[in-house]
Amino acid sequence: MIDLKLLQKDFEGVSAKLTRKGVSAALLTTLKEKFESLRVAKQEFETLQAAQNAMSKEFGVYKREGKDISELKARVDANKIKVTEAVEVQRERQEELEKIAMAVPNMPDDSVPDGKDEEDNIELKKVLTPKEFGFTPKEHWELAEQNGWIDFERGVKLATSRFSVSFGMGARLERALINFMLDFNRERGFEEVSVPALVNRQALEGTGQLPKFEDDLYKMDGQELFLIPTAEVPVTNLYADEILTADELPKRMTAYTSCFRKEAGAAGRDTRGMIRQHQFHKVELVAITTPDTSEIMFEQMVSCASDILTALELPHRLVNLCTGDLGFGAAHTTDIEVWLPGQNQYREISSISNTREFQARRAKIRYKNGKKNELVNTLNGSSLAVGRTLVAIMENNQNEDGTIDIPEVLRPYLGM
RNA sequence: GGACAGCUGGCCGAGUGGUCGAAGGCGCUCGCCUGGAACGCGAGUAUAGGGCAACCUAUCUAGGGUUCGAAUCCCUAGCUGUCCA
Repeated sequence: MIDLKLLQKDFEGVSAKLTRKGVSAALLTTLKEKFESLRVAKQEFETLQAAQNAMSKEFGVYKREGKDISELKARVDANKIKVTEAVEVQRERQEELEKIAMAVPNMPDDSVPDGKDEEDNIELKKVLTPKEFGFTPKEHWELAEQNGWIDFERGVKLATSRFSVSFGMGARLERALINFMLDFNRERGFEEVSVPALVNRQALEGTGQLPKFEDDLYKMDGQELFLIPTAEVPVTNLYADEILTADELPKRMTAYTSCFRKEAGAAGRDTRGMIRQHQFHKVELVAITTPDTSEIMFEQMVSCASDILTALELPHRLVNLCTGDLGFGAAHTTDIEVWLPGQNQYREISSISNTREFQARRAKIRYKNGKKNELVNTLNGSSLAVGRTLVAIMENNQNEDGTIDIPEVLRPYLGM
């Protein structure tokens, strides 16, 4: 959530930043007014409540001393009506404010380039050069089917479209990748955690998926539980509502989970193959830091993900997301795109974001800075999306006859 | 699925309608003591919001109710434990 106090103190500044994310100044003005009117309502309530409390105390004294209470009772009853009204007003304003505030995205950092969509993202650097093929490289679904690694039809039979089944070496490679990535991250100082795949509404509000993006989440029938769209949700929320000590920070965690997305609004995109599935495997990095160290952590996380691809000998590039492509909660994001020779383009395989205080404010994750409690910074990033990594291996390591070379670093994981 | 018990501050634990934001202990912080430490002694030690100082408001799992007044009584939900199926 954005800082409403800051909005009030520096309306122009906040407004300028959020305008770049397409938030209208009119909405922010409304937000500011609602915040102010809530403050007034709170004050009114508190004044009345203070009077009520004082009279109630007096009441006790009267009783003990055996005095007549009828006059006091009349006063206290009259005041109570006002208190009840004030509570109602306050509640209404609180709800109105939250409804708007929770749907406002994070402020982008100044380093985020302006832009409409992924076309306007800025390439930061390329790592490894795509190799030349002496033949026309195939796309991954063709290779996957030819090698018997992935069965798209049977996935549809079991569930619905955008589900697939891995067989044999395809399935083993997925598992090898997961283990390799987790081990790699652990060696970089990220503690492995294993978390629930179902989370409640509060957790999703904490990280920003709710209330705005409910349409893209799978919800349990009749229960306030949702399948996680990313491990970022359970892992970040591990410390929701907590006050960490300074020496506990930074928290660095890595988790493997399945991720579930309805992909609402992605109709027609990547319908073939396993680029965009309703269920996919992902290894995630999450960090919780002090505000002054979050950028160092960010760089470490980007390196971690990039180095995994390098270890797998997969050419990739880093891109700085523009305002139009930036996610709801991110202050800035670096995407890692892997080269897919079959598609002849770079495709997203990892997304690393610093949300700064945005999630911390929603999830109430704080730390003790001396005497004061301050909000932490939270960061998250994929390292990596497993299915897409498998896709990249297939397309980059294919031979003319359709066979696929297994990357050196994965061989120990496959008993090779 | 059924029955019962419980959920209090970082932890343990007292508190059955007003003087309770909450005894006591542990832990932690600071000071004294010491060559140094333990022991001992003294002081402090929740969070949020508002005034931005005194102070005020809220919070004893959550939500609702009774009452002038609720940690304390009632209802609902969640969680934990025990027993039964």
